[in-house]
Amino acid sequence: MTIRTTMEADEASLAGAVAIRIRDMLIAGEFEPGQKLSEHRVAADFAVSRNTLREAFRFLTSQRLLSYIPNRGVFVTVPDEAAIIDIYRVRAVIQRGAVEAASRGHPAFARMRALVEEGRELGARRDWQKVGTNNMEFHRAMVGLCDSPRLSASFDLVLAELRLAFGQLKDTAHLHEPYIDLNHTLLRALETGDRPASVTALDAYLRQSERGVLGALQHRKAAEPVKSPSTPA
Amino acid sequence: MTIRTTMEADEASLAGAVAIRIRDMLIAGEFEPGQKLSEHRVAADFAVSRNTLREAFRFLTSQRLLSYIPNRGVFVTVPDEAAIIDIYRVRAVIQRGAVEAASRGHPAFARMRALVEEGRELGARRDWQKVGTNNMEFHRAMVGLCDSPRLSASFDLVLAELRLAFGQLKDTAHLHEPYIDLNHTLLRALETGDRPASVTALDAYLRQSERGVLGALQHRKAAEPVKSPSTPA
DNA sequence: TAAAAAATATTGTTCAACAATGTTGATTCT
DNA sequence: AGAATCAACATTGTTGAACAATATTTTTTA
Repeated sequence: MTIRTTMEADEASLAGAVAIRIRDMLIAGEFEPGQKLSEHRVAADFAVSRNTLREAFRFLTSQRLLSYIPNRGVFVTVPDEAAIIDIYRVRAVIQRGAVEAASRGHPAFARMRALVEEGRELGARRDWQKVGTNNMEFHRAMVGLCDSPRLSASFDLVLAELRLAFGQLKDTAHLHEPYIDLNHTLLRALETGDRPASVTALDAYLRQSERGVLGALQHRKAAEPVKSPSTPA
Repeated sequence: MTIRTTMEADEASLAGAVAIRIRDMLIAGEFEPGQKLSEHRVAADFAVSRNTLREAFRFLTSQRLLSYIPNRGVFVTVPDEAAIIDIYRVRAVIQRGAVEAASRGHPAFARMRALVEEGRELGARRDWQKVGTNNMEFHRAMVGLCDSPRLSASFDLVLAELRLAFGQLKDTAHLHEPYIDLNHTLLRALETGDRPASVTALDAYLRQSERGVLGALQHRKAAEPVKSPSTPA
């Protein structure tokens, strides 16, 4: 009886489940950037029909994780510099909105606090993979301050895209390390209701994060030579 | 060779074309709120196969224009009060971002100016239908100040949802009339680079617009009695 | 009349087919 | 050899039929 507005791909249907599995693989970097996903092959791999797979493809295309070229097929999106810059523009706008919306004692703070704690531990254990996920979760929680399902959905979208980009990078090991402290600073500013300090902390985080991604983007895994278009994004 | 990142439903494929046609019908209010769309019937109406139609349905569901209940089918979304409030929250955040991003001599200003002019004429001719569309276009153009395809896409999404809500209302005739002047005021403030005045004008517009929609929402067309769930949004 | 059960309709998914478009490779011509 | 041509092949685009699983409606029964 659950109603699906489908911002979260519904795992109820096969197509939705497949979409989620492919999305997770994309985010985990298990495909080459720009790689073509053949309907026949992928359908066989996931043991679903082409029709069902095409529904999943359409969904992931609408999420910008896959790029679709009519009559040619579907390719793993390769976020380029412009995409990264745009994504951080979206983040700046939405997360500034979150700063504005932040109200004392908002439930999101508890979660953010917990995530900062967890982030510290993960950092101490040098589990950078999980630190990255933790970092994302922290900022997702922050957008929760807006109490807006639609803003959260939009944010999730660009975040997924960003994770796709991350999955295509190498040497992302320590990339997340500095954010543990930046997030803590940001949280403190938010909790004390200090708007200017919050904006400053947010901007610091976003600027450094964007610089990090753009820097790492230079040495990306190579895409298949000719099989995939140069800029399918 | 055109690459589809699919924020605009690609008219290239049949499914995309059908999705656009259905979306336009939804926005035009040609379906009852909450109406169930039978796969068999709609597929026959549009002369496409069920498989193709399902792709279109999935797309429109991801745009929140249709609501999907597993094993029960697809229904015309009925934006409720919470949805409207949320939509205006998104607008506030994004359009405030546009105010921040506004830079002297930005190309978007030309379009906004043209739209204000057109809006005046349409208002003089009392073509409220077109005044409504013109108003939407004005604010779309305003978001163009961000130069962010992703923000524009997110904005288009909530705008489509808002138009869906409008399509389900009656007596929306004069609803758009006051916005002609409010938009003009907003544009003047933006062009002169007066941020505070811009924010004030924006808030005035958003508040009045939201109030108007919420007010009209009270006397909505009735939805099919039991056929559709009470709150498929 | 209300509950139970059977009949019917709808969605979920697959499969096979074929047209249309793209890709590849061989052949030819310069 | 290198470029252009054209046939062979593979892939996507779309359909229609089929069948299982789930809802809905109708009929039967208590």
